[in-house]
Amino acid sequence: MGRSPSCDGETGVKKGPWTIEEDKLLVEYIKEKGHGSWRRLPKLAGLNRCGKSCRLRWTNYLRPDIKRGRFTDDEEKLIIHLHSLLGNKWSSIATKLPGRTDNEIKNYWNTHLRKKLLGMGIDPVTHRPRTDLSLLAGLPGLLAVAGNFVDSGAATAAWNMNALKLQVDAAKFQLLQGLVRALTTAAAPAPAPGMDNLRALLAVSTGGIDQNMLLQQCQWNDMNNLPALTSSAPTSGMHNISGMFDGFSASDGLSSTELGCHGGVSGRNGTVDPMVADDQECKNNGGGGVSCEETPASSPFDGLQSLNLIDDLNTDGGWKDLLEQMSWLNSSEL
DNA sequence: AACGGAATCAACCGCCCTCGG
DNA sequence: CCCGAGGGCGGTTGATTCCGT
Repeated sequence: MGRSPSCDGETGVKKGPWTIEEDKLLVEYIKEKGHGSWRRLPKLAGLNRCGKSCRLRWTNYLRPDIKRGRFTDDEEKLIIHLHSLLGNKWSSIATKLPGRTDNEIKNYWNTHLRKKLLGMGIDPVTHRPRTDLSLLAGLPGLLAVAGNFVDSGAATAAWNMNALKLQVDAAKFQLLQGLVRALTTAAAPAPAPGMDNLRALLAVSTGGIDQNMLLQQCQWNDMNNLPALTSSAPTSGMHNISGMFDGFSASDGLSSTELGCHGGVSGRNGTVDPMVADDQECKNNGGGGVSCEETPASSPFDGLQSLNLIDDLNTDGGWKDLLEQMSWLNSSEL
């Protein structure tokens, strides 16, 4: 079916900024006769514009009930609140702000509020605290308690050496997120003592771990509701490990979907963000026993493969080799 | 004063939905 | 029920303004 493009079949109509004279013609015509059919209006009003352009000019600028000027603090708060509930439904949001147009609200969001939220450490899409920077800050502590999973001394030393570099390296940053995620949601086939202690560590929030951010990321409601780190091999965690290695196998320029990380581009082309799916799993299962029934098709889960990978990592130097491959470490400096 | 980059926002684009013939 | 005109909507563009150097 497909509707013809805007103003097609109306060749020669003027585009671009409206002049005062055009505004006057449009306002006077609508005041006198109403807009009626927008398509016929331009001809009747003596305007060389397409009907759609007239409608936009009227609804977004010339309408007498439009409130102009700066948004008040209350309006800002209301927009942010409504956006958290409705998303980019600008017209719906606009109905709650008398005198403001959807276009004006949309522009204000994109130019001011979005940046404001980012500056406050809040993700403007999810309206949840950003997990990226705080999780990065807590990585050494997490690695330190991962016991058999990683050589904590080496990891911490590596961290100190590379912290600055990592902060500006987006691809590796995403890998870090995947690593943190895996370490905090996966159980090893035979749980390491360090993993058993993770709960205790989180409780006292040592090692620079941002406890709240970690809880946010996993959708754990409170410290008493942490998932048990048992040997029951939660498949969601295994899935994370598997997804993480999919990322490792690629060279630079890893995508967020490959890694299953928050903060990347997701949803625009209909892909499922695996991390979001996992978050949902956590939530649905009350943070307890985790199932993986809804593992996204974009990140195929191979439990056996994951187990083999973990076995490989737990052999001598496995994790160290991995980190070296990721070029985070220069082994000669350890 | 001149320039360039960033920020702003009016206007446009094109897809989608509704409704009437 | 089908089709297409009309209108609504969210995303994007680009001209203009602002601001720092």
